[in-house]
Amino acid sequence: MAAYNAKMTRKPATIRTRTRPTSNKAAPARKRSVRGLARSGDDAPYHHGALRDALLEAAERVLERDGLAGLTLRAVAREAGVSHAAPTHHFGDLTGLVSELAAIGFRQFNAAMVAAGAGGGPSLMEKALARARAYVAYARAHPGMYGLMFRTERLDMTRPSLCEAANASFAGLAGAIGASRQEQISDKALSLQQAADIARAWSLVHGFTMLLLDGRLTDILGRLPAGTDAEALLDAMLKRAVGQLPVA
Amino acid sequence: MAAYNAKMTRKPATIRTRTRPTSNKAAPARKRSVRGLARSGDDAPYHHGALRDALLEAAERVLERDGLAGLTLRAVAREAGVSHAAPTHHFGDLTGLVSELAAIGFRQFNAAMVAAGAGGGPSLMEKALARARAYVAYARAHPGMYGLMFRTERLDMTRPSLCEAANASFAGLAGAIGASRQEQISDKALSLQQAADIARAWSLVHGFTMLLLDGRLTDILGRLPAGTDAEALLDAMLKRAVGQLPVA
DNA sequence: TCCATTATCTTTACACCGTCAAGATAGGCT
DNA sequence: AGCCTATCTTGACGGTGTAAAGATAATGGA
Repeated sequence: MAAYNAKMTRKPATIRTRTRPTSNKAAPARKRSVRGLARSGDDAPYHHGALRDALLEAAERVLERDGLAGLTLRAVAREAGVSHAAPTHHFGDLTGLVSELAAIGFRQFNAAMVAAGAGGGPSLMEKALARARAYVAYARAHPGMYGLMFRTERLDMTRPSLCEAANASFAGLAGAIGASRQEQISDKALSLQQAADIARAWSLVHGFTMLLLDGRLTDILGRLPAGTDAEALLDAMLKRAVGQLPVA
Repeated sequence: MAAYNAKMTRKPATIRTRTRPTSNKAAPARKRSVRGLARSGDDAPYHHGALRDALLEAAERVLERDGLAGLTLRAVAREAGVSHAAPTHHFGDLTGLVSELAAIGFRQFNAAMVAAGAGGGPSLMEKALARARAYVAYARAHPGMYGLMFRTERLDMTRPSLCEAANASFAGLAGAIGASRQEQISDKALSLQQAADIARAWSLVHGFTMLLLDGRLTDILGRLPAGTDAEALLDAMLKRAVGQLPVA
């Protein structure tokens, strides 16, 4: 949408005066207010200044607007107002950009979880339930992001930022399970019972989330008594699942 | 014969590690023996005769060989030995082909489940556990197919064949849950408890499957006591989950 | 029997995609 | 001042889905 694109439509292409090629008449979403580095004018300098962050913000916008299928390298570049090859220098790859975006998602996700755990309730079990509710709530609020975070084929898990954020998420889950059993979860070894409890909690809430986001639960939800929605179903499910746990 | 294909295959392919892993080098498996309509010779007649089925078989082969990312309309046409636009007439769309393939997957999946339920064990609970094990085993044996079946964004759930096969799968699950509770599951209405039990079982096993296929459980599996693998973890998880159910 | 119609398959073309290579520009350094 | 490097643009290539038009076989009616 920006200057480079407008230049495609006009033939001469001899003008290299990048400093002021167009008046940027419509200026749809150019923003460019990210850092103090931005020029006083509203034009598009050759060097962006904070393109990396701008690209990530643009990617998040594209993801929320057009979904996972629309999250394209070129679409992100278009949204950020730069050329289609600009992201390459900062992320190397589509996988790179997408992985950094997923890392951001994991950090948001983790923040939502610890907030829910902090304000959950007096008992450890209530805190765990609050975390589970926050888990599903985040995924419903950001379905594209959640799908991205758990769509491994599009991610590069060896990226430090992503790996760290995802591990933090897992550590939070394991810690919450351990706390609800009043045990300490070791970083090194796990008993089969501990592992089974962690995997059970995660599988339950992740599976519910995926089925819900993929529309696989509409049949069930449609046959429920009136007034009960997905949240009520989740609550009933969780209460059923924690029924036999030792502590309450 | 297949001039369009010979034209495509001539390429050095020095880089390109991603799109073409290993195949398409010797004898693209022309087969062409499907019906008596095939010519006596091994050449390629203009009219295939049974292209629809051949395309579905080719698609399944491509999916198992190259995964979901390689399941491309053109790749399927290549594998079947026809032009890239041939599938359009039979499936209309990539979504159409993929949906028909997913329907086949659901039918295989359902067959595996009823077989597991039939030979599961004497008690209803053991039958249900056998079904759960068969569920995960199918997904591990056909990860691409399972991913396709639950990747709603690539499917058209309004297709009768797919919708029917997916509904049969759900009905089998609901019936098994109902049987283990010695209740009858109605087609029309569900109590919150019934719905919660169905959603819980499905979420648990689907979530475990997805996490396992996406490599999200490797951390847990790596910290398990020696000799315990994913199946042992699943078993421990299931035993934990059914601990509080009324009937055994 | 023969021809017209229809279904099937191929060819061609277009827009979009990711990625690479080469050129242009700006900021920073000595 | 002059070079250097990072950043961004341009252009190209092969890949993809899909639509339109052409080619070919099968079918059905005279």
